[in-house]
Amino acid sequence: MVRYAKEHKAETRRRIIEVAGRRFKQDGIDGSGVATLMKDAGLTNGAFYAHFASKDDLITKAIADQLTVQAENVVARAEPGRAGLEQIVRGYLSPQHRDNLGDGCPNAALLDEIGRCADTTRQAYTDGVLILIEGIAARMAPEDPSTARVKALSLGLMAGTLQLSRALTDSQLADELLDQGIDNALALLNAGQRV
Amino acid sequence: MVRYAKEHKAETRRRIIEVAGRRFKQDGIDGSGVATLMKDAGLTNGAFYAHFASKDDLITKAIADQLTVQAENVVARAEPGRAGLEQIVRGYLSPQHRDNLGDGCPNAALLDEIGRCADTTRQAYTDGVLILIEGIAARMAPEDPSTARVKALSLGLMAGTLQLSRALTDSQLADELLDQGIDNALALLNAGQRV
DNA sequence: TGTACATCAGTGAACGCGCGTTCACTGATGTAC
DNA sequence: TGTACATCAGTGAACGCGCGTTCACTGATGTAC
Repeated sequence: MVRYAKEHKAETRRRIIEVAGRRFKQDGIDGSGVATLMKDAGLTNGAFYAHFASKDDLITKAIADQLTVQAENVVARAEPGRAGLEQIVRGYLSPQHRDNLGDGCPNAALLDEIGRCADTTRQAYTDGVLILIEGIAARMAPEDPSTARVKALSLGLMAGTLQLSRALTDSQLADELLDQGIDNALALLNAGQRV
Repeated sequence: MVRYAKEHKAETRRRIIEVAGRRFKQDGIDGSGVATLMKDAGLTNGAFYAHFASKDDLITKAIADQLTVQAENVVARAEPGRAGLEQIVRGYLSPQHRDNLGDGCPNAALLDEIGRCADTTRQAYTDGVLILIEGIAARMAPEDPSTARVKALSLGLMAGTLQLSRALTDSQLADELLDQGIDNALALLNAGQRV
């Protein structure tokens, strides 16, 4: 049996997925070409199909990866319990997050485009978003995570607020909108607590 | 002075704008080509540039138009006052609206793509969305429409909920999400009333 | 240790295709007299 | 009323370009003995 440095290829694959996630969020999925993505990863276009079956395949993998990263880096690392929720909301609806597309939430950057994607991609998205939401639901109602799940999902509305804030040209209005979004999200969290 | 049937050309232009709005919402802006749009309007690609300076120009006009239509057909036609607000929310977060992209809200269908558009387009979007929001704000707090404006904008979060519902492959979860979104929106409306 | 061979990640040119855009032309509609 | 001419909305072929994808090839890395 011949053994080559398989880790090397796996590493390259990871790099492509990460670079693609960032590009997709910045320029959109339709707006990011394979050749550009590969150049970003320090490779030429030809190598792409040694790693992925098609662009659709990469899209699916990149979206799944983005949601995992979001779950691990944002949700899991926040302070434990309810305090962490407020922390997450304030970070999410911050001007920094709004103005940094590449490092930001894939939902806010890509959600309507994902809705138009192939079933396979939407399936991967659904799986990924459920993992992401699991972490939030556990903080909302540790005793009943299943009903809290839908409520947590509905906080996906935060993505809409961020998108809107990004689309507006009136920056003062865009900032006010984020503040109002924080108030709204916290109000909903507190209302949920009482139930 | 020569007078030709100018109304005819204006009519054609309107048709292109309307058809484009629908296509953009269904297939995305990047996903809709000029030739396809013109065919939808019953014309050939060559005629396009007699009506618009560029595709970007059409995008700007189509988005502005979509927001106007939304303001006139959805917001202005609802029952007067608060009752109308609830009516709007329930209609917005309905499975019918979710499953009918072409006739639906341009925010839900295009918001993240608009965020990546040229300044001119985002400016037209901002203007349009403010008109749309004006109608909502007037219902929320007729005595103080200016502060209500930001709160109304924050209801743009409904767009996020609809996007999410569209992206999920689990249709039961997608339906529950809409219901929860309605509860959230109404809770926020009632909280606003007390202020 | 050294030579011959196998593997395979990545290269780079090429493919057909649809994109946004241009332009010479057509033909219906109107004006001039 | 009829003929000559002007206008201009729309046609359809063509442009260069970047897209997703394919493939013959390179060259570094490892194995065999």
